[in-house]
Amino acid sequence: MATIKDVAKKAGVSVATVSRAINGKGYVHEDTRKQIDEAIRELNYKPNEVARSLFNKKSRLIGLILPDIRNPFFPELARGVEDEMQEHGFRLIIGNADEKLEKELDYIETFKQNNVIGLISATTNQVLAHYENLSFPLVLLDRTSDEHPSVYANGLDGGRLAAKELVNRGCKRISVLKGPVETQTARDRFKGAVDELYTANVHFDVMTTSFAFQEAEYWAKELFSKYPDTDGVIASNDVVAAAVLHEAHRLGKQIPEELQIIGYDDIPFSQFLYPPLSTIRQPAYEMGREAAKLLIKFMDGKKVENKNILLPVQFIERQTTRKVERND
Amino acid sequence: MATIKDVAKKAGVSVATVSRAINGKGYVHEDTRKQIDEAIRELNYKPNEVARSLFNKKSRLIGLILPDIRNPFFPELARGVEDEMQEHGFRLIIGNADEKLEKELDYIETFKQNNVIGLISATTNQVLAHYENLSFPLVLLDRTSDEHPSVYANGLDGGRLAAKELVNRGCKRISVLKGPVETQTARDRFKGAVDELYTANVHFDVMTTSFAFQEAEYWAKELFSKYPDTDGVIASNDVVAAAVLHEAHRLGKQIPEELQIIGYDDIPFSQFLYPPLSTIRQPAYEMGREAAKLLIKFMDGKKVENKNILLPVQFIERQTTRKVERND
DNA sequence: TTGAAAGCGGTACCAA
DNA sequence: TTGGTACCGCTTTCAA
Repeated sequence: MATIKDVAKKAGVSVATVSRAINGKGYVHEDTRKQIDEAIRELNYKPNEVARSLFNKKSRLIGLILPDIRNPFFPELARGVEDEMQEHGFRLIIGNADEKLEKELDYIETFKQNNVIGLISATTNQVLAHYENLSFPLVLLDRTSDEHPSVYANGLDGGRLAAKELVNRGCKRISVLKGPVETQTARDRFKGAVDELYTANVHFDVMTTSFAFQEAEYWAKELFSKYPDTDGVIASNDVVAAAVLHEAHRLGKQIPEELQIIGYDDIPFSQFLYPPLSTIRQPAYEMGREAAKLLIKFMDGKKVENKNILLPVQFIERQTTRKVERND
Repeated sequence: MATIKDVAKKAGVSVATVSRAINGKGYVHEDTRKQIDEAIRELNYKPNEVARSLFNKKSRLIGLILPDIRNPFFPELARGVEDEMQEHGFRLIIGNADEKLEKELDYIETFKQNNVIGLISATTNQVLAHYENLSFPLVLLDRTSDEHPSVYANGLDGGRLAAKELVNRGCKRISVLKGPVETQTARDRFKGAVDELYTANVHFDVMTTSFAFQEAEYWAKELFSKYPDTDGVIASNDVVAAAVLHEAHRLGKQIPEELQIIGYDDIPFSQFLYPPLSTIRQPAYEMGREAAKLLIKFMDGKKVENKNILLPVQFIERQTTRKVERND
């Protein structure tokens, strides 16, 4: 690999001049610049980012921590972050925390040690202590906090919406699957749903589940064993909804006649389920982009008026819910 | 952040001694070592990986390039790589090339510039030129090459197996969906299927599709419009299979009575489809782990006898294929 | 067994 | 407009 010295020598100038030329800082004579550009091209010189990073204490790297790369909701978030960052010349490095605090801490450490200039975290744990005293800005994604900027979708609305749609469609015994208790957004959804069900005075049962594939099937079986006569399920996410749907088929339930199901997230797969899954859509890609935008503002040292960006959710009507006359 | 100087001062020794102590190289008196350990603890000192990397021209970072993080097959690969690397103290950074050569090149550049010590690439493009002259070892994942070490699953077998199972189940007009032509593994699968179908003397049609979600639905519609009387589909992957299944439902086809479908990959979602998807399983997680192991061997400078690791695939019988007496 | 110092590849201050 | 040089934090040689 060619270094700045090689370039300097070839162009017949000092490294200081080359540095100035590269970074567009300070004076460089037009002719000199040409010499340098020429040398750079010939040597195929690329500045060593590590050396830069050492001096500046800043790289061009952005860290993104996801809780579970296998849940398709998160890759979608990642794509949003990535596209926005890409357009601004930043590089994204993704860490998968696997819902383990230890891995999360490892990644934070890695990011620190590699001088990332910003971090976006979408992990679910509620302990934010290890995010204090970072030397770079942080944006929380898919959850919120008073202390840190964040981008998230309206869980309260989402829960409410899910409940309302089921009630409107005549469900009398609704099962609410609550996501992991440590997750802020899961709590919001749950609260929204419960509020709505209380108001509507509809019977409901509650079960707490994880968000993960590996356990989804277990929860689905558990659900129907505990509440065999449930006629409406508000799932904690689409993965769990898919498992519930699968189990319902196995038990020979008619959907949506006997049992209606509403998922959460609207991951790409949901449209391919049978029947296609009705769900509450979180705008994952957009959330990722917004988080990236917000982080960039902070990195630029801009004043930000609204540090907590709340995005709307939306009911996606497919076929695990009955058709009704909409009147709202 | 505390630096090595701070530690040296606190421990009353020179930075050179601290460095030796940290790295366990050269002599350090037992007592001195204790002093140093104490100082490190008190200051919560962590060596600056960027500075280390600059000197050593080596980090502890491993790069992983995925073609499409949204396709659940790849996160599964990534998990395998990650787990293995984690156990060996290496850090993984994931880049999503989005099936675009430009992004792939960007990531390679980023990895180079950040001194990764090894790279695993699972991208689909067939141009390997930009992987020449890397200063660190490379392992190809989910594809193969004569020049580079690789880990992949047996596509020939996979294609053959898929065809055989459909033929055994009485399909007379099979549609073979071929993955992107530039993908080695897709070509292998295709060849395997076609070989088998020729041998069995069964009629078949061919359609080339992408692997991606966004287009899967389009291909599914296209399939049934071109070949409305097909009674067996060998899909290019599970995502496409899901779309085909969905479209088949929409058209009111009975599955598996009228139409049988076999997917490829066995992503977690496939079990939740309705009917649950019969598919050819690639051991994604294990492939990831193997690739990581192989890379580690190369990084350790070990001689490797078998540079191209071929893993077996397996028919997963679910319910998009008919039941038969197995006799093989 | 220890420490002084050079150097990894850049940047930026300051003097020329 | 340019170049010399100190320095970012660490490792390693070499001399003490």
